[in-house]
Amino acid sequence: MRRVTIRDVADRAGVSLKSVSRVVNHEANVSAKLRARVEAAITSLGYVPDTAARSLAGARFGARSFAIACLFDNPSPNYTIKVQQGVYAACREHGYHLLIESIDCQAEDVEAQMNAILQNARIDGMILTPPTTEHEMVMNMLEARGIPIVRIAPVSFAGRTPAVIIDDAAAAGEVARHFRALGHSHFGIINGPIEHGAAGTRRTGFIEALGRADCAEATGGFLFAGGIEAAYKLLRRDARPTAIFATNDDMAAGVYAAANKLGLKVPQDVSVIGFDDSWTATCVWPGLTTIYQPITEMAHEAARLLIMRESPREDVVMAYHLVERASTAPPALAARGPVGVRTL
Amino acid sequence: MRRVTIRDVADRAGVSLKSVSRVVNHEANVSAKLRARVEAAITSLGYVPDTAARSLAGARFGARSFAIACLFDNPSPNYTIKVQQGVYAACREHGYHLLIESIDCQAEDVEAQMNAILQNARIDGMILTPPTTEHEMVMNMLEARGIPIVRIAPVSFAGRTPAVIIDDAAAAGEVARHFRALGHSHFGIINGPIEHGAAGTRRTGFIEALGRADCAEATGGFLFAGGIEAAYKLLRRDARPTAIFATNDDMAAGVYAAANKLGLKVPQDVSVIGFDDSWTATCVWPGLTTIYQPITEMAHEAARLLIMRESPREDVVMAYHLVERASTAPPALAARGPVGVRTL
DNA sequence: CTTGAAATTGATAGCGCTGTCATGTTAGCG
DNA sequence: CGCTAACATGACAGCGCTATCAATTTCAAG
Repeated sequence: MRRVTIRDVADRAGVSLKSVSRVVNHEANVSAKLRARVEAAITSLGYVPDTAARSLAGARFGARSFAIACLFDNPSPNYTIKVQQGVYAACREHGYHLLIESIDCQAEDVEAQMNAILQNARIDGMILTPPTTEHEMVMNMLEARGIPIVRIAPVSFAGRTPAVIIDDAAAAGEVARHFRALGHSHFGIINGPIEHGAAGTRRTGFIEALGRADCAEATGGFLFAGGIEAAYKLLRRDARPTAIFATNDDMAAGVYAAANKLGLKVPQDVSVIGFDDSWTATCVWPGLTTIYQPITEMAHEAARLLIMRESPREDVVMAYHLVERASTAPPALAARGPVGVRTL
Repeated sequence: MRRVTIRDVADRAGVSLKSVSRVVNHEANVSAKLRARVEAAITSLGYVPDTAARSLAGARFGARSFAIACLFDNPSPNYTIKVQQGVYAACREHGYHLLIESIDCQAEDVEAQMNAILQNARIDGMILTPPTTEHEMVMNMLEARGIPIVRIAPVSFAGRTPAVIIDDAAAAGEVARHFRALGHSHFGIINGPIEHGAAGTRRTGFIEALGRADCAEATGGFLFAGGIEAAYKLLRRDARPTAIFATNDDMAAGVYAAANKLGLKVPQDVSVIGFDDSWTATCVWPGLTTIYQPITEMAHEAARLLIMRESPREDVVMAYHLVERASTAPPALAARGPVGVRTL
């Protein structure tokens, strides 16, 4: 079973190779008659252009390879999968393929890692996900090779590449207002790692919206285990917070675990709000109130921009919203106090 | 900045194109002297072979494209990510790229979906993950196009393709023995979907190892939500099981949620064992006793087989083990009975 | 009808690489 | 020292496609 080539189509349609090529590539100046004839031949033969030949032939002129790559350095399966789903959907819609690459941004040899990835990668563009979005050398290298970039939720280097974002600060502010509306006045926040751009934005947004209210801070690295540790610190303070904003859902799950160990109940003793509305949020008990972030849609849009070769000068801003589940309630009337010491 | 081609290397080394090609491809019959010269030229020029040209040139002979694809139809992020990590690591080790594809096995148009994927995919092989492993048409189409396959944890069509597996039945048996060793005598199992091969294997292994003991069954579709439903059914029976085997961790998390709602405590009122040792297992409270499955290693091995073009006739069997955490304990001495009706 | 410009189509030359096959080169052996 | 076999190297065609540029057709205006 030989491969159907452009020549077969040309023969069948009784036209030249170049005419078929024109039809396939939707070039201008092709008569309707010829187009129809070629398209019929293509269909009847089941012709599909060969990607390798296409990129080879166009090598000089920067031909498309019909594949884009997505770069990760993210420990969170939930986030990663959502991004992949969105990017993959866009790829399928446009006949593209999706390559997955990942690096360790913390390592010394980021340059070598990127070289290994880019060596013979024929890709039409690369989507950067946090925290690779904040790494300048990655962008430098991509730009040097003329590979278009779209960043998802970047914080630094604003405007340097097209980007798809949500307003993290505003979302965090909404968390703060939700807590206050419930009557809370003692707050805690569990921050992500500083190098992760959005971590800082969420923190600022939350604290500013809190105004002068008391807010204890701890850091959890965006990881479940880190969330437990951080929650311990917060929940054992003398002035125990009754409302904790975990800046992602995984860490919020950590708050549950810590609360459990300390004999505290969610939401009676402590209200928790997460961020992401990931799979975790519905898989914990009680269901986690959290900020829904349209990760899949953001990723889809990022891929679409790359594939359509659009590069909007303004960031594409997408909508978030607060999802209320069962992890938030008014503060208990009972006297609060440090736990694990004299209570319960 | 022009691309460094094989011609540049040949000129620099003062040899023919073909000689460079020989060195690059590690072909036999190349003198050490020539090889050294060529390698020096390659290094100094920073030459990297062009993938597109390579596959084009070898098109007739089934040249390599230096990329493999991994096919998913799996709702579980935890599983998917682990597989990807393993496959990706193997790819990086060998200078390969990883393509991600996914289909909906339940849909009518699997053939069309696969066609869309395979259209112009230049891949050296495809890794099938459950449940795509059980879909005969997928294998047919791949084989028709001469694309090598390796399956991860297949159940049907044994021996048809190289495969990397664990002994699911034996693992499930170990779960049963663990429960019995703790003194349990009333069991429950939450099964995965039948089309998911391993679901059946785990069930059989568990029930057989239980011998004549009482075992209630329910189905949870390998999903958290399904696990809750199934656990409800099991825990509200008159003869409430004190030990439940959830055939994956997500459903085990569902058991926790159901138990919580019914006012039952894990492990005091009900012991739970999961399967996978996924991220979930350490993220629930109390920590979930589960079967560790070396998913990442299995995926790594599958990718290695594909890349090295090995096709062992025997399945590659990898080791599992039971990880004991805090979700298992001897059955409570207190009288059992249906819950939500007259107890607690 | 011409005529020239615009629109349409085709012939050809590579893109960078690898397989075939032909041409050296060396070693082995009588 | 000659002759063959085995090894080492090179010349060249062509993989499937696209860009260039030349050839042809079309069509409105004169």
